[in-house]
Amino acid sequence: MIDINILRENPELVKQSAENKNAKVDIDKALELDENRRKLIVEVENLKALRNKVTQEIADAKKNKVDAQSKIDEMRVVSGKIKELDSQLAEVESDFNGLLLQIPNIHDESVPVGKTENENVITKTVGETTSETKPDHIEIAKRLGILDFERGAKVSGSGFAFYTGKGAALERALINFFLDENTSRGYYEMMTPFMVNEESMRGTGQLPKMAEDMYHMQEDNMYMIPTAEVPLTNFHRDDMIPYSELNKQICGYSPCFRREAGSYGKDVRGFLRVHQFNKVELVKFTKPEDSWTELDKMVEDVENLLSKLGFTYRLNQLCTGDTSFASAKTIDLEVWSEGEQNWLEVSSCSNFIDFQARRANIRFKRTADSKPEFVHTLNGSGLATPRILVALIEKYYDGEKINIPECLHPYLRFKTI
RNA sequence: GGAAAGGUGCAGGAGUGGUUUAACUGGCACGCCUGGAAAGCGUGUGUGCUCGCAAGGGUACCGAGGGUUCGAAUCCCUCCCUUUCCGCCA
Repeated sequence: MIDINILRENPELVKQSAENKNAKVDIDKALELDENRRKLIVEVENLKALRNKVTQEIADAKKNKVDAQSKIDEMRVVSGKIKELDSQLAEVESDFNGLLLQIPNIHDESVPVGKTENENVITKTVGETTSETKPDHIEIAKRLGILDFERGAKVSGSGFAFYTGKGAALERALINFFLDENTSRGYYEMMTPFMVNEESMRGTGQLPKMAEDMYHMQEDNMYMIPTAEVPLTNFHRDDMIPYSELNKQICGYSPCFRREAGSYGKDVRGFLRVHQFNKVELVKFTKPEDSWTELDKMVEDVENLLSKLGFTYRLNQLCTGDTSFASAKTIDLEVWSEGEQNWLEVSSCSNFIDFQARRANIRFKRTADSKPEFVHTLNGSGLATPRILVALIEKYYDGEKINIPECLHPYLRFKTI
């Protein structure tokens, strides 16, 4: 949710930003509702002040055994009016809030303006791409017996897979490697619930927009998490984080569940898009003045993982049109897939500034008696395993076996598959 | 799934229709006292919205939402959550 004051003082900025992000939302209507809302508040609160005053007079009169009937009659009318105005106000307020929730975050000035992913900007490339054609991960995985898509489909449905034998061990090793690296760089590890309630989904912005993309259990009105970002960020929902704990960085492993409704046709083969995958998520809660340097540091943390795994990778600065609803700026990290002869997105690092914090009500105070302020939140994948596994299988396959990169050796009882 | 108890401010905890502007205790902050400290004494102590240049004012908030009433933490209804016991179960 954006700051109402920005909306009031600089509606043009909000409009321009929404347009740059390809969002359609009626800013003028929101302003009009806001004005209407404030008028009603003034009116109804004046009446409430009157009622409180006279109510006290009635109490005093009764105590002194003085007749107060005329005042009671008078207040009966006032109370009726209050009730009427309150319900009007509730309606205006709910319309206003509904509209406010649809306004996307204002993108940072540094984000290139563009409609589609074609206008994204590659800001850094590390390593060399290859042109030698290699078998793709599906082929290799089948040969070596480390992934089973057919049985995944039988047991669950398309978009689910079994990791088998050394494949399962490799997956486990990746997760542990990511967690150990990140915790050694100052992230505090957590294991979270994998199902969350509605308020949490609203807090991080999955609801109401992404409802279609999530697995929902109607019986209990709970959602399977699409990313650990949800529980990790909501950990501090409605909290006042002690100033001494900022900037706070946490990480957590979770499986991620995504319906991927309507995403057929692009990057869907094998492991490139699945309904359930494993990921280690990085989340930061920072002081507002630090969030941009913390974003750079987060990207470096992810680069560290990719470097240790020996990948060719690049940084992709998303343009406004490709930047998500809640994000002010997003940098994707992509690895080179030798089998696909293409770049695969493996991480997305975003600064949400105060947008999520405002929704989820996550604040801090600089001193005991200073005003509460919203923290800034950031998150990024560090890392999601499926595409890492794809790139790894392809890169380290020598035609016969996969030679496990050294950084994973401590986590495995074998060095080849 | 069955039963019971409970949900009040920073924490503990009182409070069953009108001096509750939420008692009291503790915590914390500031001040007094002191050579310094402790003890003691005094003062203060939340959040949202809103009006105001500001100082400051108004209003709402006792798990959530409704209702009754001139007036609700308090009475009524619905829901949520926590704890304990029983049942079932990894």
